[in-house]
Amino acid sequence: MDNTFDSNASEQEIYRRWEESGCFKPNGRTDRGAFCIALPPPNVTGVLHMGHAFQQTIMDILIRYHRMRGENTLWQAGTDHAGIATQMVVERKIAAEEHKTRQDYGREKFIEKVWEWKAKSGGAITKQMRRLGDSVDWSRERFTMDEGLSRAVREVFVRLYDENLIYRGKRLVNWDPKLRTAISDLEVENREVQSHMWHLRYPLEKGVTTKDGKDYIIVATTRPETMFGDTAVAVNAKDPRYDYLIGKKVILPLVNRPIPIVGDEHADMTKGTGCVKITPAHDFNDNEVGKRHSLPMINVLTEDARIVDKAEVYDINGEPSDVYDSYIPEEFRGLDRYKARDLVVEEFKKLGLLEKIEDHVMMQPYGDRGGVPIEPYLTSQWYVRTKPLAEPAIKAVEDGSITFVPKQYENMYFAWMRNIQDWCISRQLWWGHRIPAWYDNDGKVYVGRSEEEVRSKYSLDSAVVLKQDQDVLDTWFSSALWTFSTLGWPDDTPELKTFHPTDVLVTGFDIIFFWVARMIMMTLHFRHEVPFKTVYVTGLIRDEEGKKMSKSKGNVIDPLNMIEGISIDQLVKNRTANMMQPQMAEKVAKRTRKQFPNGIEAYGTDALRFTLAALASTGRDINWDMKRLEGYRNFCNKLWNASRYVLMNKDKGNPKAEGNLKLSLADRWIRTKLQYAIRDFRAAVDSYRFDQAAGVIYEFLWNQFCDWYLELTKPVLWHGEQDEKDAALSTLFHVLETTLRLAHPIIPFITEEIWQNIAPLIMDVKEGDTIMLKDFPEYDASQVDEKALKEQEFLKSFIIAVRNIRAEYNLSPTHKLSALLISSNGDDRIAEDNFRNLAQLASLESVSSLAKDAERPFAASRLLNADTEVLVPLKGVVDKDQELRRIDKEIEARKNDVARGEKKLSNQAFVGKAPAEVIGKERQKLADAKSELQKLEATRKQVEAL
RNA sequence: GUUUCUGUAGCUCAGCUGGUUAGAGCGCUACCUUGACAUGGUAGAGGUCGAAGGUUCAAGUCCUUUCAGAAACACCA
Repeated sequence: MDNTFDSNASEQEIYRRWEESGCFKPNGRTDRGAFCIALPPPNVTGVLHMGHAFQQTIMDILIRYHRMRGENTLWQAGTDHAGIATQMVVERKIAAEEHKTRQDYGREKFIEKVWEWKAKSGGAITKQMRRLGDSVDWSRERFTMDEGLSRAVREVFVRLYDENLIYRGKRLVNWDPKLRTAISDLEVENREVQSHMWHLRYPLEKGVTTKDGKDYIIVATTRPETMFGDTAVAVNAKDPRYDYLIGKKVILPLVNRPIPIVGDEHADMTKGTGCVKITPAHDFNDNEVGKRHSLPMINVLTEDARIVDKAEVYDINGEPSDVYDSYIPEEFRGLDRYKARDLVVEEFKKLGLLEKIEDHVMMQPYGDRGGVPIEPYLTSQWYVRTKPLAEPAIKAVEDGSITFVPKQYENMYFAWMRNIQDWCISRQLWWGHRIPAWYDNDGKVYVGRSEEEVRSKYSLDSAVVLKQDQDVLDTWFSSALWTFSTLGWPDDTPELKTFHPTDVLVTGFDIIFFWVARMIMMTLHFRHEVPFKTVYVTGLIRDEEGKKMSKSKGNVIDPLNMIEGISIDQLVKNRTANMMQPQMAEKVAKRTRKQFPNGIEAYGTDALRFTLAALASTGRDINWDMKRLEGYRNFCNKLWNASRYVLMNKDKGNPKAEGNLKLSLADRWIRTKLQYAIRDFRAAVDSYRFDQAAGVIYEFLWNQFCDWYLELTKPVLWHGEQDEKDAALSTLFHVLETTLRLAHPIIPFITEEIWQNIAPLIMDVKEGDTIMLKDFPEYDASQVDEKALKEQEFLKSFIIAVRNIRAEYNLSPTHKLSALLISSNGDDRIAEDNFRNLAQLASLESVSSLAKDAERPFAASRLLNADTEVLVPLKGVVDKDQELRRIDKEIEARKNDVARGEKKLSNQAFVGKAPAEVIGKERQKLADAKSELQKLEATRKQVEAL
């Protein structure tokens, strides 16, 4: 073995072997239960980012852990067709390459083009997932637009429609005027923008004046351009300034439309002027007001947010109406919404109707895909009636059928579910599941799985012309079915029986509403069971300054760059590619060069995975730290080199030896430590504490196995008897091999590589055997030796004390020392029995015991515990005053302990109320402190007398 | 505005249902190229647990208030 692990050279080859030999498939066993995770399907246009790497590492740890325990394990993966995102990618591509639009292609041809793109460039992410080591059953990979999943979508749509849980309605939706589609309220993001508040005068009808004699009232608005759609002005009925005007009319300027003044609580007396213009077709609140007062709705905008040529007037039910005429002044027709705004203001000014303009900061809704302000817009859309679906979904979490880890996220879930809005599921796109609804020439709607089914279901003559709905479904509609559609539903498949409900869902809190909640609703409705039993919610990985990683900020770190390494020039190129603003690109380039002057080295997948596991604590934010990655890369190197040490010594004895082994104290101690590590690791993973699991491995392997045990085997392997060597070698191999299996779920590649070298020396390994299918270590109480543990820990404290003295007096390790022990509990015998180890690790030439009352030599000393003191005689080296100062310091500390203990124990309240166990502990502590104090004082006297 | 989360060593974070002298990694200091590893070894320095009250025999841990940061939701005519 080389002296470092070459991750780039090994990992892909190891993965290829695993995948080819079918190791990722369920084992089909029925004796140990099944375990299943459904991968949250990544966007087919997406590339692997830190969030994926994080969540997938956790899923893979769980999957490998359960698979090694012999469970029938399935990791179901696939990608999601990502309606808008994918359509935009392909539109951009044909625009750039062929200067064509999707309309140039037409619907059919365009969709073909998308499929072509998907075949060629889609799913890049699945290749990257392989690089992460994800042990996914690729033979079962699914895509939300696959025929099987599409069938599930149609089935669900039709059944929900038949149960009256899907309906079509003319309503206000969030409309993206750039993409010209409806989007759900979740796809809207609010941004703070600098705007104005315009105060406009609306003249009162003839003969009406305000109290102070004015013939107009003033409305304040942020959207003057929608005034063409005003159908009322609202005032608060309790507002003495205006209450007497309720029922009167104003004449809407520019179009001379008389509209009523209504009294409505929506009008807030403290805001603006207290008068609000009501535009039911262009504002969600106004729409509510409109409903309360049966106001007509007037649409004045086109799909791309320009002023219409003729206003569209509807009654309160959305039926065309002629209560108002459709006149729009000519100069406004076809004008963009913001140009129209300017012109409206200008016209009001000309007419002397502009009262004033104020600066105003407000939150404006933007479409998260299109990036332009969204428009409340009156259209016909399909909706899912969510209230009836939400009820059981809330109950499932309340009664513990589904648990969130960490628990706190349940609040977030409840808060949203309890005031859930109907879900707008239709999208005006081409790429997606076409809505299975057909219309006849009269616009009557028929819903069915296919046109044939519709015809027979509704007994439609073949002469009736049917046209399918043009719209497609929201992508989340199909991903809401993911856990069961991927397992074959609506067919009743064996996979569904075996693997559904799935066990754990691992995801970020940002999609609890988008996906998790909807999945719970849909699955409960159609399967009458939960989609998963546990939702493990991960934190969000941020950059080192705690900022969200985003392309536009240029602070994204690509997980693959950390695995494989990247030069600084390439990194800058990647980070600044496709930037909207060139000046930002420059900034990003500068920062990147400062942060990574030499690029990023190749740390390997295992180091990345170990780091991600170690960071997976319960917090909501995780700040990425390259230093941690480096530290865990070093850890992998430590494991590698410890293994080299073990292998290098394989010929010194028989690693396979078992049975009557002459196990040394150290052998028994490390075997005990290993058992505790196994126990603690399993407890950590079972409670989703991957940070603790990583910590257990790290501490055991580095701080116990490498720092102590390997060192302790050196004197044995160099100078020991053959049976001692056999015992040590057997222990080295056994402990290492077990540790590899223990660590394998977190660091799969390096453990496999080492295991292939180690295992054949101690067990039968057949061609094609792999660590990933070996048994996961189990806690074995018969290997635990508490006495060995205690004795070895004492020896460690002895060694540390001598090293400490050595450092204090600056003595080189080549300078061999002698140590004396004064002990009343037999510790001195343990030390003498293990002299060879002490000599090696503390560089001693002798260890002997000294009677308590014997004459004390001139020495540096340390108290090891209440019964044992170690002395290192150092004539001419030890400074008497220095030694006295040190002892005084310790006496002081001990005195504090005694005082604290006595105070506590003399407190009647404490003795009376605290549990006996705590009091007992406190008494023991006090006794030890007292005894140590006594010893120190005696020592001090002796030292002083020298 | 409402709700939630976070605030522990210079940095990044652990610290379970309250019970020893608050831990780790990185960084820092000194020493060490000893036959697995300098991606290493040995020894060390470093914290009044954001602040103030309270509950309790006992609080980093529970409660209240407060400050700072973050997020979600809502609203702003």
